[in-house]
Amino acid sequence: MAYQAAAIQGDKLRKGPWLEEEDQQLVTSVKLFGDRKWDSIATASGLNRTGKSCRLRWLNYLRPNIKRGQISDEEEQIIIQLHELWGNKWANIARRLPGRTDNEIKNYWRTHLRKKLQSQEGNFHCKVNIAKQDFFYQEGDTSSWNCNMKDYNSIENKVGTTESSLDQCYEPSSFTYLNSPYETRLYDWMSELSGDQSEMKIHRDCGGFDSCFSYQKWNSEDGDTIILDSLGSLWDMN
DNA sequence: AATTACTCCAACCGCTATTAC
DNA sequence: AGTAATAGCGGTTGGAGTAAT
Repeated sequence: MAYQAAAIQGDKLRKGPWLEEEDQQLVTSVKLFGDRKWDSIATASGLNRTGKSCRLRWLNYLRPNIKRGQISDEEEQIIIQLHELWGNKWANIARRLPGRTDNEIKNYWRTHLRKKLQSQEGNFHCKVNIAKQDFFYQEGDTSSWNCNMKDYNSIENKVGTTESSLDQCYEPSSFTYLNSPYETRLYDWMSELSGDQSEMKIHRDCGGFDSCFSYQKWNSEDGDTIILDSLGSLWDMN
């Protein structure tokens, strides 16, 4: 591997926390070579680090416009809502929060939000993980889902593989995955966007079932189904 | 004051996707 | 078209700091 080759040259490969001096070296090198070609940067900079390590340090700490400090309430809400939508797609979520890194959001989720949500989900002891997203449903739900279904594949096995059956299952009317406070909030939020709750369903054709919803009547003028691929326009700050 | 338990976060690891040749 | 190199992503870990006992 080229990364290893770069690291092997000279002394032993350095790992662990970065020194200020290393940071400065890296910043200088990125200014010189750009923030691509990390292997070359690692070699040229004289840092005894892998390109991968340099890239990570740059993205998570050194690049301009990094926002440090407490995640605001507003940011927290966005994280929660986007996590409801996309699951653990930290990089996607981070793109909607300028200055925040995927690593930071991931850590924040694990240390703050997951716990918080779990305590609020107390009476939702069963959950279905659809394409890595956690959807909770109440005990006694009239739907026939079993508690130990863990992923999309098992769901697919359960309901069969036809698209129509899947679509049907994910419609709120037939599968009440919007029961918890957060699902409710998400639902409200989606409703605001779509203006028509009854038409919301997860769309199956968006790169593996996990990245978008579709809304009929999003644009009531033509009545077509509009696919919100990752809701890109909502938070695009660029 | 010393020890243990817990929290948080930076950094690493392994894997997949994309790009270059 | 096939292969290797590189970039990117998400999960996990280790250690520093803090709280609890």
